[in-house]
Amino acid sequence: MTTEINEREQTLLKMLIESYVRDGQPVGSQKLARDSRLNLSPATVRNIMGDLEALGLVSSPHTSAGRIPTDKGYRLFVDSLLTVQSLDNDEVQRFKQEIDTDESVEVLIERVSSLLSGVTQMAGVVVAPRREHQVLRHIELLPLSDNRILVILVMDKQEVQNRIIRTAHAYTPSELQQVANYLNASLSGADLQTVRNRLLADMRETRSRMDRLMQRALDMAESVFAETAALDDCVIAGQTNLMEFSELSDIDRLRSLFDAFNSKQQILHVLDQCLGSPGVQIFIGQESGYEPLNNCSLVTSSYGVNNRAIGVLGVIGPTRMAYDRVISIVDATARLFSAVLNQRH
Amino acid sequence: MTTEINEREQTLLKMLIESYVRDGQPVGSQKLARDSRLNLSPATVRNIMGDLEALGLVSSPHTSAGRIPTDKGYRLFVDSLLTVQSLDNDEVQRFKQEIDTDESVEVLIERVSSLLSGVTQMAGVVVAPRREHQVLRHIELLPLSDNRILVILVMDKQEVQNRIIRTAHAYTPSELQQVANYLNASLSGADLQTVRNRLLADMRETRSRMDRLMQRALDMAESVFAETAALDDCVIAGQTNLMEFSELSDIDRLRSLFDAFNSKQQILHVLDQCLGSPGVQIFIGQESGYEPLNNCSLVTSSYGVNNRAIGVLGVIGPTRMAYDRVISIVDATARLFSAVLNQRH
DNA sequence: TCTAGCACTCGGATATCGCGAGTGCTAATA
DNA sequence: TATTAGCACTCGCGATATCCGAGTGCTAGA
Repeated sequence: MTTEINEREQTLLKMLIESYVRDGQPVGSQKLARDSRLNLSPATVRNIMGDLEALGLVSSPHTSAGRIPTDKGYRLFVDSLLTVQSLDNDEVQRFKQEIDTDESVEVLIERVSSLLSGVTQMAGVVVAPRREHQVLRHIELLPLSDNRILVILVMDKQEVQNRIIRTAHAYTPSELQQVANYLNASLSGADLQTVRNRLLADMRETRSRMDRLMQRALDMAESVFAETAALDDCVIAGQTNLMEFSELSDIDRLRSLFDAFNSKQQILHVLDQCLGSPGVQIFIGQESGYEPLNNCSLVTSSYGVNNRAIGVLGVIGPTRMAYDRVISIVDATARLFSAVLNQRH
Repeated sequence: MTTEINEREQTLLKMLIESYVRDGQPVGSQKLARDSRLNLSPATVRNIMGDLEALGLVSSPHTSAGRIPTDKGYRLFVDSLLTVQSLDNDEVQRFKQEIDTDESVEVLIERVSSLLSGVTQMAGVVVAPRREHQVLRHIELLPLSDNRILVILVMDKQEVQNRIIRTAHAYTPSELQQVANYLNASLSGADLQTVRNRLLADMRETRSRMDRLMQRALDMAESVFAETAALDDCVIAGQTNLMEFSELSDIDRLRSLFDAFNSKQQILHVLDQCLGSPGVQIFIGQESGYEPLNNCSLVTSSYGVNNRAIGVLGVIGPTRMAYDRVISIVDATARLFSAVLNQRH
């Protein structure tokens, strides 16, 4: 059931939210009547407010204060009242400069995160690219002592991963070389997801042919890529910006929020939901379903390579935020970041 | 000039601090007279307090409140009044269990940091081991495309570092193998500090002999180890614990403290000062010389391998903390951590 | 359907008061 | 001389009272 409201009500709700976002003060009927160009008396506005309150779009903190938007009010506003101003070109250029460096992806993520926080004065967050979507370019195996093998996965241009695995069998260097050659031939160029699938298929197929070395090679590979599914990490910048907002300033709320940031788990979970859908997504207040984020909104967008989403970035701030601005900032940043990643292949 | 105070004054100052640390309330003459077993009247205690205040060891927040310790008071307390109770053996065992796992050093550092914060209910901090002191075990060189070479430094058992360098000259795989062999022969087993020194010496010496390949090898190695001096990092856990303390609860102070934690630079600088001296070190309030740490104390100890300090760990909390307990905790933790690192070689 | 008018409500700012804990000083005491 | 009892004084804190103004809901009239 969509809550239908007429044009005049829309105008007023919009003005109310814009005013409240600007000043942080509950908005009274008088002010609203004056500011809107509708030539309505305060009394009329009051009536309308009464209706909006009945619909759950606004509420008043107490009897003799003005109205403030509810989560539902913000939702309606964001969905159908908002006029997103696209970003100033100069500003986009500034962002681009900030982001477009040839540092490692990790550093880049930090940059993007603090760009978001810096420019919005709220908390910026970037979920690291899902490992599964990274392309494997090269595998190298080095023997260490005690049946331990150092596995080096060369991924993207700037990206290298090491893993140390233990094997039951002690390989000779030349055996290892053979194994590496085989794995390189059959796996390089694929993303980790594919790699794992292909491995499983190979294992089933080879099992019958009983080539002992191959068998072992696959076992080993399996144990390497098993841990590939490791949880993604996310980088949050500018947490302390949130201390400025009076609506979050009670110490307990703030603490639970910061604890949430530190553990990251739940945050990640919320953000993961955005990975599927394209474009900017918004969670308002309780919508995230995660208690410490009450009174907070999340504006996110996924970013990716080759039109495939591999991560999510966005901004966390109080529900009372300038959605138009934030949306365009998040959108632009996601596009820029995707572009930078793309151009690295 | 040391501020000399007589035994009775010492007793009272000690009691005052212990009481204040416990309750967080300014301590009045009456309470102090009653609690101390000195059989003094409140009036006498007041006189003594007057003296201590004149010496700058205590102060009163306002006329009609009791006294609280000053930084200088805490300092005297810590230096000569404190009786450090050594840690309960059970507790030490618990710590040991927490720490003594065979995870990577990075994870270990996280563990130690949150152990410290968890057990003290303040912020725990661990400065990562200085890279220079790690021992190099093995070097491997892998050619990538475009004159880029992947350098793999196998350090400690669990520790591997990668670096990608660009070279002017394109090496053939066999040349690279040769270079690697040479570097392994001459460098492995030394710590990075030594490695760098040895490299410089070699370069000077070889320059005359003009072996082109060697020359290039050394150039390359030089460019690898140049960046070794990279800034150390530190891990801070349990920041949010500090939100509980009323003396830090004004939002601006808290914010500047958290900002300090995030940038880490200054914190690191303060902590680095502890690297030199052995045993537990303490900075009280302003002593750190770093503004956001006013009202905070730092209790640290260095840890190391083979009796050589390679890092610092400790606790950050309000000046009003239970120094005796914290000192023994930090001390024990540093010893345990050193032991764990040692046993890994 | 809108608006003017009006009584009412409530939060926030400000002022006042009393209490109690604690001080500093002085004079008496051991 | 060092300690103590006594006393006047100070000050922060919490409770209470008061006022003001912004804003509301309702009703009746345009």
